[in-house]
Amino acid sequence: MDLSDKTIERICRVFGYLDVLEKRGVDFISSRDLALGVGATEYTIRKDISLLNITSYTRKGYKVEHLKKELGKRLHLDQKRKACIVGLGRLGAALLDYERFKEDGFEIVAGFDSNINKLERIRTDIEVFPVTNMEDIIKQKSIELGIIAVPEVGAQVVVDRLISSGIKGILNFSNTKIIVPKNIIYLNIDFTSALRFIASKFITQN
Amino acid sequence: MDLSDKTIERICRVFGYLDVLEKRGVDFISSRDLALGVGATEYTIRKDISLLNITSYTRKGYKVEHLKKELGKRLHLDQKRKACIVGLGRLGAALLDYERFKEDGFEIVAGFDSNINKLERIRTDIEVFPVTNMEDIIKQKSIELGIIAVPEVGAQVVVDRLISSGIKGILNFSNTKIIVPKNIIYLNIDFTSALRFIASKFITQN
DNA sequence: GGGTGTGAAGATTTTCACAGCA
DNA sequence: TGCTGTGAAAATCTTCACACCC
Repeated sequence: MDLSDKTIERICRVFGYLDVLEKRGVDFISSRDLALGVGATEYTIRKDISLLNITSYTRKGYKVEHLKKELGKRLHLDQKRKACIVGLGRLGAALLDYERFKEDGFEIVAGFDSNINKLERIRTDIEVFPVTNMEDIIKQKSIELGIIAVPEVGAQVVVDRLISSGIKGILNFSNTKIIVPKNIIYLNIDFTSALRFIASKFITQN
Repeated sequence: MDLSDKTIERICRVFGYLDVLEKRGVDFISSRDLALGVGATEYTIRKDISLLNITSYTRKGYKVEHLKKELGKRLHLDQKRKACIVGLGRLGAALLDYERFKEDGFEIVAGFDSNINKLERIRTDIEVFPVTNMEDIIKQKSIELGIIAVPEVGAQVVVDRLISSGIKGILNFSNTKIIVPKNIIYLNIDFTSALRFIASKFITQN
């Protein structure tokens, strides 16, 4: 199987939308309505799905439950994953308790910070540790995902330690580009760039 | 000028990187190093820049200060923008005080929540208001950007009110697709989809 | 020599059109 | 009839190659 990032990214959104539909009790959904729900075209959605060799053929569209299960299987979204958060400032702390993650199959099982005071003051049900213990805890709990919410300066150091602890994927909220080996999957989320993108389209477009 | 979203998005990142370089006191940067810094290729970067009719022609690459200024001018990133945050749960509250925004030219000038208790308890220097006052405040302060951090259910209502208040762009952290008129610029940031994207590449790729 | 600027070639992604199934 | 599945066409995006400039 050899999907483009674009297809993967879209399917992940489709998967999330199917989850919503399932909870709403919707049984069938057409490619057109799926497309509307995730912001794509019906052609793309159909092609994406057909690239995964999933077929439907009812007159009513795809069976929600079935499609979700199949997408989950193909994209390995059908298993729970453990994640940790490094950096427990405002943002990190907020992510620690972000309720959606658990619902969506990602369990935050540890938080790390270098500031012991912060660790003592923080109020959360998740276990928190000093960064010194990172390697041990990650291995011991078999954590696969690292979420980085430290200030710019510290990011690359954290990345290196996450990787040497055996982490498989990294979501980076710090505003620095980080360097990772090719076998580690990673993604940056950069709030400022997002706002800039929006602002830069204010006058230009339309 | 007629840039693709991809180009705009890349230039926004380049702009941010130039800002870093400028603060570090770097004078010149080549397209190759720019590309490295933002995760692109030198060809793409050169083409993006040339689409904006910015030219360099020194032997050392682009002059950091000059390029940043020109990009800023072309993409309207050279002016401060006012933003507000709707929904002051953990995430919204964290974003209220996200220090980077101000440094990067986005000033959060108001927070809104429907829960009066939350408004009273919150500790921040930013002014917070009940959502009932949204229209007035937004107009009065000429806020251009709305950042949505409410739970799924409320998102579309908030969107509609933001729009009727005259907001120009929306950054949506709630996990629902929202519907906006074509003249409103908006962007979703979906943490779960990001994690899923990463997880789905664990086994497949490499 | 060491870089940019840019048309043209190449690769990828999206759309279309229509056959095929229930 | 209504919607999927999919090759082929169209559109978009990236890379290349090389002229050009300091």
